[in-house]
Amino acid sequence: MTSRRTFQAPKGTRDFYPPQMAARRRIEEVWRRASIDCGFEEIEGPTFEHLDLYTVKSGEGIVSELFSFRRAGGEDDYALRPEFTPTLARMAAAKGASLPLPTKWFAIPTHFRAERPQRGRLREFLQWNVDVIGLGEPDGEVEIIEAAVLALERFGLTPRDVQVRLSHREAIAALLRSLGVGEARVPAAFELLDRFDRLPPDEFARRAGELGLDEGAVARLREAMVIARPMSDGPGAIAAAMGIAAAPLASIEPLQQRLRASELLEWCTFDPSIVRGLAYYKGIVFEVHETGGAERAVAGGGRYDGLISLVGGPDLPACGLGMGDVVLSLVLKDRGLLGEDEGESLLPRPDAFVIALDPEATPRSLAIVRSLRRAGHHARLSHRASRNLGKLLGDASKCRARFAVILDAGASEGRATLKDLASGGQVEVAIANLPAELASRLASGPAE
RNA sequence: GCGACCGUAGCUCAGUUGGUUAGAGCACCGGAUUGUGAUUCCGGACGUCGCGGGUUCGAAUCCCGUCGGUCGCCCCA
Repeated sequence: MTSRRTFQAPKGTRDFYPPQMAARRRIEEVWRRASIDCGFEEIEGPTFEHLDLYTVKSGEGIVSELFSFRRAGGEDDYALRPEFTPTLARMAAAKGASLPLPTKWFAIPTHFRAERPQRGRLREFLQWNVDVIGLGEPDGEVEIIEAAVLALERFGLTPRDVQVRLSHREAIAALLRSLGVGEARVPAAFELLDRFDRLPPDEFARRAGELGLDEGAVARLREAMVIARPMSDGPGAIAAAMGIAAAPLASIEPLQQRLRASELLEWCTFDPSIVRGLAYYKGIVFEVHETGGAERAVAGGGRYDGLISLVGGPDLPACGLGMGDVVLSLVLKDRGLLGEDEGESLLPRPDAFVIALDPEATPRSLAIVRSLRRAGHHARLSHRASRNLGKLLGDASKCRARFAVILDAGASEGRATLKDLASGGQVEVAIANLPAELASRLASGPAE
């Protein structure tokens, strides 16, 4: 009995067919290589955690954004991980005093959030996490920014395509205090600033007023928030552009010096409107944005000193970054940097495509494919019934094979035709020598 | 959780004020031919018009619901 029932992938999830999977592997590979080259070590944790791990960090309000569950008959609440930082903090805490400092870890896990899908946001996604434990400001931040920039660079992006937009919560807090915001209201002011560009101007002014800012102060704050200056500008120049005294910006100077030394300045912009929503961030905060401003943030991060002790570990400074695959893919596709055809061109190319024209040669073609594979070549076989050479070569060309091995009547005498599908040239070779012939031609041929 | 727009073949779409058996191009599969990636030709599969209900003599078309997609809001770790 066959079922007529059909199934769809759950809302906000993706099916990765071979081309999409090739694009995904490409992204993961760049992330992984950039991390390793920067001295980070790969880790992974469970796909789900105790629900408490997330509520202790983010409050009960987070539960509505989670996929949480309880095993039938069980008593423990779990949640699919919506982010990696709590897992990382837990893993670091579990090592306690034995954790070498600094520790540099990265991970490329899947995450789950029970949100309404929209552009750049899905319910299941990949997020590259890069974290440094045990380094203070700004050394940890620069390690992370360097890894992020290296990856972005390897994707083919330039400082004209994307910028790391940085700010410093201490600098902004100093500004807020100078404008008349009481110390107790600074966290609330951060929340408001996080929504600066999403709120209508009069609504922003009204809420700012509730925090103790008078009309003139709101105007000065607004003026200060909308500037974005190259990070190569000194604190004095940035303060001048913001229309404020230089003193509050003193805290960004060490960061600038380190970025200059690491030759990262051209990738970085000072943007006071970057505050990040999370209450636990302190100090330097940053997001990677496409310069056109069309997409959501490609990545975000900051310092979260105190989080590891919150989950029972030692009190260690830490900072990190998360880069999601969804917005990144949009940015790369917009620029043709992820294969024009949804990843089709990123599929692995066969070294050889074996065609048996003569029915007698079919068993021999199986042995040839086996010998090529044992020699480390990516070899494929035609499973088509047709003996139409044109069609078979078309198949070879369609799967982007580099060479075709054609077996005709000569195969019984141990000979085959090796055809270079890029140049069209072909030679007759002894079947016994095929793996070696292919290897030398692949080595001498064009790189791509 | 809230709102807007959209769902016809694998893809892009057509389908008259509601009217017989829902169409085209491309793609796909099998084959023929010139045996070398092309061209041409023959043949094939292909849809419960997202799903369910309602109105009607009659629904792809109108109404309601639902599921999904897209884009916003909330949130953004």
